[in-house]
Amino acid sequence: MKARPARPARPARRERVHARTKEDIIASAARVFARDGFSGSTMEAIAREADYTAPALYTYFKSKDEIFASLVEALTEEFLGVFEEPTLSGITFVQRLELLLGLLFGLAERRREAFVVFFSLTTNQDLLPRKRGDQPRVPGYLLLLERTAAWFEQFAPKPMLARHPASELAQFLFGVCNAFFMGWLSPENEATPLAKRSKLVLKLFLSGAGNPSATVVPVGDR
Amino acid sequence: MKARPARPARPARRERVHARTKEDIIASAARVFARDGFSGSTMEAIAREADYTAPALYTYFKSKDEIFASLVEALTEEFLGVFEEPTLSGITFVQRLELLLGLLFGLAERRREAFVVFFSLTTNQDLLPRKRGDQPRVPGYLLLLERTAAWFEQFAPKPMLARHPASELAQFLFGVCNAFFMGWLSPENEATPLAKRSKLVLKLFLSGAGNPSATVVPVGDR
Amino acid sequence: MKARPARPARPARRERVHARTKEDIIASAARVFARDGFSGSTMEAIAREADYTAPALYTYFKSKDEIFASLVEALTEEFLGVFEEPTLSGITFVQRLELLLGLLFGLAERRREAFVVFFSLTTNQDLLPRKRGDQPRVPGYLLLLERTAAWFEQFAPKPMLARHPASELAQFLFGVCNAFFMGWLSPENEATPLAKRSKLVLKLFLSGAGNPSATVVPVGDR
Amino acid sequence: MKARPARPARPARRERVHARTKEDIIASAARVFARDGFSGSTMEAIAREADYTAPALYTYFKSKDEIFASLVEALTEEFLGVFEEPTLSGITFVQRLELLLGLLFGLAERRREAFVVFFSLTTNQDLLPRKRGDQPRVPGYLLLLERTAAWFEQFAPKPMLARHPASELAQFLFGVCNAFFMGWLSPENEATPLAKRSKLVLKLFLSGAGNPSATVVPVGDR
DNA sequence: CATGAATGAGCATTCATTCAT
DNA sequence: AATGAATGAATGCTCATTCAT
Repeated sequence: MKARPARPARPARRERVHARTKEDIIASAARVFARDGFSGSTMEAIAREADYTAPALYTYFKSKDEIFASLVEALTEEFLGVFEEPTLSGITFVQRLELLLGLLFGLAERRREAFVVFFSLTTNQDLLPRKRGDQPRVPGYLLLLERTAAWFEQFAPKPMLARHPASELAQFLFGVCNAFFMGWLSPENEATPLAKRSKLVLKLFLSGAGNPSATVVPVGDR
Repeated sequence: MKARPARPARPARRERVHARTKEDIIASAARVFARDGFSGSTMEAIAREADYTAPALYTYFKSKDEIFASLVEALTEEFLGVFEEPTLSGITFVQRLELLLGLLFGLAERRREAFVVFFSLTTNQDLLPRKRGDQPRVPGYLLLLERTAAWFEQFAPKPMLARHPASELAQFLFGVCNAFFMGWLSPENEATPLAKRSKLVLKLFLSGAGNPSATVVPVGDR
Repeated sequence: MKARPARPARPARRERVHARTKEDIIASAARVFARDGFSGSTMEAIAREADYTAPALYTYFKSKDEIFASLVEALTEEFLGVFEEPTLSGITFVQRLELLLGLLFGLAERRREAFVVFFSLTTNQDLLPRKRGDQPRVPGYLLLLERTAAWFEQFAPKPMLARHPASELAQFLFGVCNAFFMGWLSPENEATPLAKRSKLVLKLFLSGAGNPSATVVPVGDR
Repeated sequence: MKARPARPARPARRERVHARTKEDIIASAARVFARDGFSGSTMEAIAREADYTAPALYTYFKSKDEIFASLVEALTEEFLGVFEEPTLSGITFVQRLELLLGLLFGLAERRREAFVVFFSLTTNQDLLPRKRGDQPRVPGYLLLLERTAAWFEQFAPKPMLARHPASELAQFLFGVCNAFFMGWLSPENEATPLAKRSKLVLKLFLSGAGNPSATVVPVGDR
């Protein structure tokens, strides 16, 4: 028997394939969860979406809950990654915000279904797997909101922060994004590229719909 | 059966009681659906919330789907009702908008759980009962969006409409509202009265977070 | 509307019927468990035996485990009941033992399948529902053994106790019974009435198979 | 493929290794079957016990059933082997019985888990793999019982056989053994060497617990 | 030989719904 | 009108077994 160096590379390949399959399954799960919600999604549906049979999923995940948890974790990581871009110097806040929105919208474009899941974590608890009656966990969404608030704290110009606390700015920004995501997510608008709306969101965030009192109409607000 | 003078009033009372019970059940269902989603909600859970047993619900509704449909219908009606207020004359657009927001926020306050359900119809399909694979129905939410767009078409000042199509204004307004609803819906903020934020929403809608470049302030980011 | 005393009797009847059904199910379960063991028994098989569908069982028991636990509990109670017979005075130990065996054999006759389950608790852990790897619970069987030992302690004549500790006597008695139960339990011997063997067991317990050294053959045991 | 002188010894070694592995697996299976019963034992559990993965077992056995069958067969063979000892002449029946019990108890000591399985074949059908509803096969245990009866037929002294048919003697002997095996099998008694009880079994078998009436002792129960 | 991956069959359990009372 | 009981149709998950590597 000839001596041969141990083959440490081979198990690595196996692992890579395994990890890749897990990602595939998570991606399929994202589509199904987005379509049917957590309770509404069956292992069989997720499996079918990934071209497997239901029991095969158990080779990769311990349970339906674990699939969902993995999905949320992956999403959170990706979204938070948007904020970890190298901090450019010498650019204005508006440019920086534009950049952020670009990245965010790009991500949404690539991860369409995942996005639905993620944003659903906001309003709707059903996507969260939990024994009925349990306390809801902190949704990944809140993390994102907090991270955005921190971002504003760091980069927003003083006068803006003077008028609005960072958390409020974050909430507002999310609201505006959300509104257009929704439009984009609805089936009929599927074709419209999300990125084009980035500019619009930026403008609305900064200046609103346009204050009529600033234009002509005299307004009697107290 | 002994003869008895016809009492036309009696059946009416019965009907009233019956109708009242239906409303109770719908209200209970709203809480459960908001907490657990459509698939995640069981008839037994809805019944328990309304202090009944599951089979009792079938006296009032044909199915779980019908309960949900009734809930959506009731909500839609209530929300659309906000727009049916007598059209005051001689008030500015901003005053009118303020009025609308006031009514909307008031409704949200009263119908907290229902609100969650309603807004979830936006992003999340799980709340919609449908045989898997069916086309999703037009959610009641879209109706509301359309109605709001129509409202803008009718009342928004020309310059505003020139810059933004009515549907875009509606979407924007909803996004802003949504953002603050969400904050309000999350458990920890439960105490904050929604109405107070009405003013904030109005301001952000009209003027945004404040354009730094427009306000001449030099951006002071590192 | 004429006054009428509250009907406290009705729920009582319901409860009786309910309790009766539980007993029926436990009896059916005993047959199935005896035939196929715990893991080998399916809810569907138990249900079929009791002329129900599997989900119906969940109206009466929370789980398969609970059915089994109820069965063991009921059995233990019945068996221990044998020892609670009124203590007659003025009878010899042998008469008393004969009485005990009679009751025990009678019970075995009436509860044939349950008996198998009960005695299986001795050697075989599979009948015990437990997550694999868990510590086995104290089987009801050991309780019975202990009770029997206590009985010997109380009633056995001094010389017998001097030669054998009570626990040893109990174990011996059980062994002898067991041997004949087994024969009786095996399919081909089904017809032989167990009670007739009671006398034989008594004799073997007291005097053994007959010591050849006591008869003629000289034996060289040290 | 290059020609090579035939090495008739090699395949033999392979076979030996193969056979040895089979034995290892059967021994592991015995432990698992004893602990969890047939239905309760998974291929994975058996494999883990033998430090393999489940599919590896299929290299050695066609199925779970075959593993079990092999186990029972091996056990039966070993137990029957006890009776195949060279028939010594010139010893008394009691000596011969003592010898037999010694061998039997020694085997039980060495094959503890297997023993549980074997004796469970008596009462409990779950250890028997069979399609539900099938007729149970004749358990290996019955073979042993028959062999023992034959042994009594051959060696028991006439007066003993006159009082008890050989099959009854066999049953009685087994009962007594069983009783003390059980005590020995229960976890707390694990330390007690089984062999020491051999003498006790012998005595009880021959003379019973001691007939109070025969020993003239007046029964002193209250 | 041994293993990871994959699957068909099955199983405990849940749930919307029906029905007799 | 309301409920306990019952059930058919899932649904998450397990497991013996096969197969490519």
